[in-house]
Amino acid sequence: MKSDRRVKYTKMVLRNSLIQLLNEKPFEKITIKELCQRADVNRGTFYVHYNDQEDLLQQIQDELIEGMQNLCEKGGCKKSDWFKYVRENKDAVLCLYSHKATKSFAERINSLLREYLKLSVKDRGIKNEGKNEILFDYLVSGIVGCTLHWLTRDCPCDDEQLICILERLWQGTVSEFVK
Amino acid sequence: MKSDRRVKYTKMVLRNSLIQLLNEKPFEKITIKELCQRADVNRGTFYVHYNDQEDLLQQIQDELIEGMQNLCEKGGCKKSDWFKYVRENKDAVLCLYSHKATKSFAERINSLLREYLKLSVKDRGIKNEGKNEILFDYLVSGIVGCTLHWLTRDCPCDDEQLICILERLWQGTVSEFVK
DNA sequence: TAAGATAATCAACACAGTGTTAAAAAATAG
DNA sequence: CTATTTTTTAACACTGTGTTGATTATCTTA
Repeated sequence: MKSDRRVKYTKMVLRNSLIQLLNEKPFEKITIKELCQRADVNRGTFYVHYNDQEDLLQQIQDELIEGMQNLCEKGGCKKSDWFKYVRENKDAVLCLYSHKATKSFAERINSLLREYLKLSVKDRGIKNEGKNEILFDYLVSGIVGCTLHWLTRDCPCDDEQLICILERLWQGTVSEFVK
Repeated sequence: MKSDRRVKYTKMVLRNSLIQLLNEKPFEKITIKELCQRADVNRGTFYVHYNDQEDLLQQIQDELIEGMQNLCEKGGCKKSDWFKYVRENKDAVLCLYSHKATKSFAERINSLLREYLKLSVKDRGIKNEGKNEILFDYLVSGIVGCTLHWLTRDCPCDDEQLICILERLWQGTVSEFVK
């Protein structure tokens, strides 16, 4: 009733085509016309499901975020699951993260991590106060920056090693901060 | 011979119009037509100086980077001058940093800072080795992230305070790392 | 300040992509 | 199989693009 095979197929090929095109050229230069040609979908059909390229990208983003949130809820945010998920969706993550138009992606990831970090350190004398915000800016930016660079370089070390060194870095930062 | 007042004027109003428009809408939605209307410059004239919107943005970027490099060379990169410059060019910096198409901006800033940090710590046992790259990823991302957030929030504290806390944070990270 | 050089404007052009229609064809669910 | 839903097709007006040649305005410098 709510999911016709044809609709599923159309949305799938359009999503794949966009990600594929994003690896070839910047988002700004991707036209709806070529997107549909690549997907072998009629241009009119595109407008049935999406308003424009950005709308499509937004839906891809929403699915990714949802996947991450599910990981965080179930099993209390296992780090290894999280990095695995990110690595497996590398192309989409990199595209989305550095894309201004759908800027909310970076912000949503950042705030997910920020909340996690705040929880992690609340028993170490780091209260949720305004003057500590900059510490979290620093931690979040540092961890995300390292992760993105790791993805960009095609994951030169395995997940566990990355997690280990990141943990050492941010725990170290916090230790110094409370001195 | 190489600088006609008319050219200077045209380029100036086009630059200003772009920055102004970037504060109203995303880059992708800015047309050459409206850019020229805003600047009161004939559309044909735009094409004499630039290929497209991105070309214009690139030139704005190049000037900003050049200004930063000049600051670093003269007077050995005074931090206060640097943050002052960034703050005074806030609008352009924020636009450029989070814009993918001219993605080199973020990378150029990052590598400027990375080189500076490497120089700063070379007498502390942190060698320029591959295994230390992630430390610099972390430092650079953290410092830049804090600075951008500071700019976004309209500089809630003055330059010196920001410099002071950032210095404490990254020096702390390094101390922990060498342990 | 006058003359020649250079730059900006104007109007027109073919062309690309957009967003929307209505009717025909194809695929699906029950 | 049949009624329903989706996709395709072809056409439409519209907006922005990139380029042109002729005209007007402004600048440089002698």
